[in-house]
Amino acid sequence: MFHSLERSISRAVSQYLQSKFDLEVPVTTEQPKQSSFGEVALPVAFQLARQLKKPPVAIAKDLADGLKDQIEGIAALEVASGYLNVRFHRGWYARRILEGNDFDTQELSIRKTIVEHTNINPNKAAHIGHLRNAILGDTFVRMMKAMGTRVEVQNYIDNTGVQVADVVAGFHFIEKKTAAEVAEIAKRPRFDYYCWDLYSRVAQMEEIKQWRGETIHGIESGHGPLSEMGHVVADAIVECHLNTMLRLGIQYDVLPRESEILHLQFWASCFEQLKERNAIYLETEGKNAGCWVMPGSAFRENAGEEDSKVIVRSNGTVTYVGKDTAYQLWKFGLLGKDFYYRKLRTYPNGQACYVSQSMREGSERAAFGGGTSVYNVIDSRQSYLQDVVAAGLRALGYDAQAEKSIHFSYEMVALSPRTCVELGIELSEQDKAKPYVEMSGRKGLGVKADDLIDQLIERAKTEVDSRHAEKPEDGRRKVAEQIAVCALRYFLLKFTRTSVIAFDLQEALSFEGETGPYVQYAAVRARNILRKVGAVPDFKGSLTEDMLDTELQTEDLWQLLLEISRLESVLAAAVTSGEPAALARYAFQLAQGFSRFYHDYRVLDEADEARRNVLIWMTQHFARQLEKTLNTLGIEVPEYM
RNA sequence: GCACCCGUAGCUCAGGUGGAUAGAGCAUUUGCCUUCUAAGCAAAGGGUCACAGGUUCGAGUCCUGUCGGGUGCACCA
Repeated sequence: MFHSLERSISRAVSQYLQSKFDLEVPVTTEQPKQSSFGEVALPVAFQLARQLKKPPVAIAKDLADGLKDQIEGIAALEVASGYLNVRFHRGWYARRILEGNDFDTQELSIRKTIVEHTNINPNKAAHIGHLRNAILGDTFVRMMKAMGTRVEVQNYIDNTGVQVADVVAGFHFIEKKTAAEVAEIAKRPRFDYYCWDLYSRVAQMEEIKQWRGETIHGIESGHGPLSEMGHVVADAIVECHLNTMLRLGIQYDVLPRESEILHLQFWASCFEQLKERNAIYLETEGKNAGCWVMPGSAFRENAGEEDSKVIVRSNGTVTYVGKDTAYQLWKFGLLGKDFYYRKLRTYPNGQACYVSQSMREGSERAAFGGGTSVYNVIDSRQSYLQDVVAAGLRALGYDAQAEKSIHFSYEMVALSPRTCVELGIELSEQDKAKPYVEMSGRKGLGVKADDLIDQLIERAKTEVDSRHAEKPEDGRRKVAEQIAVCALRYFLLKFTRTSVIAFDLQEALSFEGETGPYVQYAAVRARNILRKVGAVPDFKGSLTEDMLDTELQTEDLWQLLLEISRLESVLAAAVTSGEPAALARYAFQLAQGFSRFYHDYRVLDEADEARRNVLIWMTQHFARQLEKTLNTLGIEVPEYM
């Protein structure tokens, strides 16, 4: 509601300026510093002061007089130190919300937006850095869907890369296992943990350099024991990752795999296009002799020869950038090729998740890719590579798509020194001096996602048990899980994308203050009130505009209603700026507002009927809007807390 | 060396396209459970928005420079 009224105000002002002064100026609105100034403030008079050669106060006065009674829902226009302050008609505003006219109708778009996120190398367990990626991506997807956008979620599986090769080399050269034996091990629980340890062991060995080449070659060839083992490892780890993510409510539509990019000649096709357009050339001298490279000038200003990026190695294999360029082309429907698909799993909510495959046999009808815009959720350390990929698109003449291929970047998750100590991680003198310590899969240094989730559940379970011993065990378990997921998602969402998270276990495990559970708690309390009220009457008949107006003269109530009605506005801004943290913060503010309300007003004990109805209605409206906000953040509201 | 990100309260962080007296949480101190659940509420202290210039009627926000910290700049991804 706030969103639409705010816009109608700025439209009215804009029209007035046009008709009276023949001026076309963007009219911005803002929230006044103090609520006593009203609901919306317009600093437009300051901008116009010079043009109109009049003091701001005079201009604002003119606007206030000229627009008096011209905008529906506005009770007063006031001038204060040059600002034009707007006061809403409280009863009108509330009544509009009550009637359900408070949303801007959004048509489901025909254009498809593709979001690629998670993208964990399928060679070890997921850690909290991966969680930031997946939770950011998943939440952004939910936000866009809430706005009516059609979204397809992809999780790219690099099943033929160096990281998988290293683990395969570990099984083959160190543990002397066959593919069949590895398949047996993979059936055990937490195979991803096993590989986590194996990977860090292998990665730190001297011999890995020799082993790696042989293994990659075997994997890329697509046949033979090493290739077979590569599939066994990668497929099993992908299952682990999907399970981990599902615990957090994160699901995917399709998993395009690198093995198919290679075997279905996606790269070959892309390679031809790049050569035709002279986007890459065969280097004949220098350190890159024998490689196909993209000149540095394509993606970097004042680049020299040394900035060129190798796309095809001298041994003929393709680098990640090359494969990713082919993948990007496919995402936009520009490759003229498609994968075959099979259903990998069906989620409990009925959604299917497909995975690519290279053969027609056994494939199922499914259509993916061909998006109009693409978001790649990838951490900021890879921005250089993303620039190269975008340059590849431009070099092929796809400037429009390069524009629409957005690197949805975020800073890394590192570990706080305190947490390193708690986890028994030994730090070098150099690391001790740092504000945070970067995680490293190679060193096996990090907090595993499932471990953290388990810890959060245990902690939540203890709290739930102490408060609700009378409830059945499985119910308490479920509540604890919901709280844990909420705490984790909120923790990783409350930081803006540009902020490095120095992960601190104690902070992450906290359920008080600015945390997810605090927000959930407010929602649960609201529900409790509504439950005790019983059948909530339809207030459309019983709450008139006048009654609402009278009750909402109480400032706290009015401020709470205003805050609740900002959801659409906040959501739109958060999607535009690509910042899920903005929505998370809003959820917290809403909860804060309600907690105060809960403390200050006794809804059930209210003697005055009109007031009681308003309080119940406010509670109901709050519950609805907060739940909508939480759902968009991927958070559920427990039965009790 | 070049590129990107960060620098705001003791700590962790917010501060839409510049606007009125810079905000939260944690921590500290102090109140509030006979109450719709205290995972809560209320109050207090705590600031040269790294620094210096510039643009502007107006700068935490934009520009330039300096100083700190981080991350990239592979025939790894």
